[in-house]
Amino acid sequence: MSNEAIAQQLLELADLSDYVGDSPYKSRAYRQAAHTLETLQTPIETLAEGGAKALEQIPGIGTAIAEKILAYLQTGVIPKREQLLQQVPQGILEVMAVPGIGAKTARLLHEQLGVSDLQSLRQALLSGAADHLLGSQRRERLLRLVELRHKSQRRTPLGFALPRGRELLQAIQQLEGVQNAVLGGSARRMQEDVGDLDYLVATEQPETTLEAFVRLPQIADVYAQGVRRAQVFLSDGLQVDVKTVPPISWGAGMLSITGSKAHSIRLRQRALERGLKLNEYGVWQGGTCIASDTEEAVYAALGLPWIPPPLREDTGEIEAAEQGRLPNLIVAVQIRGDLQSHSNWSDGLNTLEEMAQAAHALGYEYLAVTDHAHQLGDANDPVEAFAQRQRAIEQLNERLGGRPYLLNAIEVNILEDGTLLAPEPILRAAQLVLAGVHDNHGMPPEQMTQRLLRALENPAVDILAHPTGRRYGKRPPNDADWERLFERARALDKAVEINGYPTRMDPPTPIARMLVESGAWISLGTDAHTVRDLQAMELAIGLAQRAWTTPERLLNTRSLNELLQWLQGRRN
DNA sequence: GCCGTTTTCGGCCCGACTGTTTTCAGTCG
Repeated sequence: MSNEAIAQQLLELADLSDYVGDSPYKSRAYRQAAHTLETLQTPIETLAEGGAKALEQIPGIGTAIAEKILAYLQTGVIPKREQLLQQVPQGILEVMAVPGIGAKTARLLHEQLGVSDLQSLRQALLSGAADHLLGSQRRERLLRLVELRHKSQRRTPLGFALPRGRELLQAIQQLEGVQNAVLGGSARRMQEDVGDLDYLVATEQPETTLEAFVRLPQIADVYAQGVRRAQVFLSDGLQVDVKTVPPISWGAGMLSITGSKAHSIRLRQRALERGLKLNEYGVWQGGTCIASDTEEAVYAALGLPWIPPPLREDTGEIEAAEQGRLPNLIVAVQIRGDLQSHSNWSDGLNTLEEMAQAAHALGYEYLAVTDHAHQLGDANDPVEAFAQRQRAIEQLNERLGGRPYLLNAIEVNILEDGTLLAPEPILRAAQLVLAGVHDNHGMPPEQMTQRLLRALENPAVDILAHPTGRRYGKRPPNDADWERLFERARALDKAVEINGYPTRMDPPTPIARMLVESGAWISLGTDAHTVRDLQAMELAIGLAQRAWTTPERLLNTRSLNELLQWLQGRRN
């Protein structure tokens, strides 16, 4: 899918456009189009088949951007971006990526001091050459940020950001004057990865509270601190923003801190259309505040029902809310079991019993133990090892009274040609078979599609696991014709997994949403390799919510009997 | 550069923080 690549190019084009001094509305249009592309379910290639006219149907994309998209698809570049790159210093985009350096400052630094990249920026700051341009305070600030910026370029996967965010939240809740505090931003929206941590604090003494906040031991550097907001960095470069509101403005503040930006802008425009104004303190009619204390009240003042945070991306949720067709999203209490986990029979660290007890503690009816078929036991005789594991599972189920019931399941590798890396006897005997790609990633899309289709069509397979194979920091999602694959899964009455393992979070939101729209069965799995990993169900649920998943087609909401029937149906 | 049951031209979300600005530009989220 080129959507991501084109979005990236448009974002760079926006920076370049700002640098050369084009209208700020132009760069805003580029950025908006980039965001639209990132959240679009359909591959842009598909839409581009209808030519420029089809692309112009997408909101925020007009004749000029449509043309740029087509040019990119044909040549791999956007001519306008190439042209601007010729006109600007080579490393200017990385200079503009330093917090506090925008287009104007970057240009000033280049024209006066020849700053053209991070290296020369650091030089200019260290040598004192920039002092007369920036003043000494700004110089100090930028110097620190140039270093920090290096550490924090990457976004943090939600699974790592959430525990850290909650830990810091506890510290914030203890601060003087804090009446209420929440972790908002992309973390509250359960986005697969987050760029920073955003907090909202309700307090009557914002300055006192912020003063205490910036002195927390976790805070390495203060970027900005005022009477209502503070912006700081942790020692590893992770950015943290804290916004305060008076307690009466809690709801409006929550909306503001949660975003997304696109969702917020739509709400503010909606307020304007109704002769109102929305800001982080409330909904205003003239000088009068007509709603502010809860999110529900603020949405209601705008004529909308409350919208769950994972949906707040301006990808149709406002229209759905308006028409009373918001999805009835799944919630944690509806989840009756985890459909992917590993024990020490393959590469997991815990025993079957430990996994079972942990699943019981989570209130599950069942747990699918999906040890890798080719890694069972010492892998010399996987069929025998599988038989042994089966006996162990049966005994455990008997001893624990089926609370939870362990499914004698298996995960098998999908080989390059779409066949499965598992002996027939195991495929026949397993109660549940997950198939997933574990090597030869990055095949051309059509080949990958054929590979996955063949696996899906194998009668032994019940669930297609972690469909795109993405791993944070390791490899991007594989490309394939997901629409076709999910449609096939639906026709075959099979399931596709939404995987909550912190470094997987697979498939990414836009593809997960295609999955939901396809009507295929969906299966949530943590891919747990330790008892602790079972906690990742929260992440899987969050991703499923972002994809608009309702309980009806979610396997994990089925009772054990229903699940076994579903599996048995295919085996007969 | 996009967009339009008020407009095909003239708008485009809103507020906070920094610095040296004595009234505001630049930057950010």
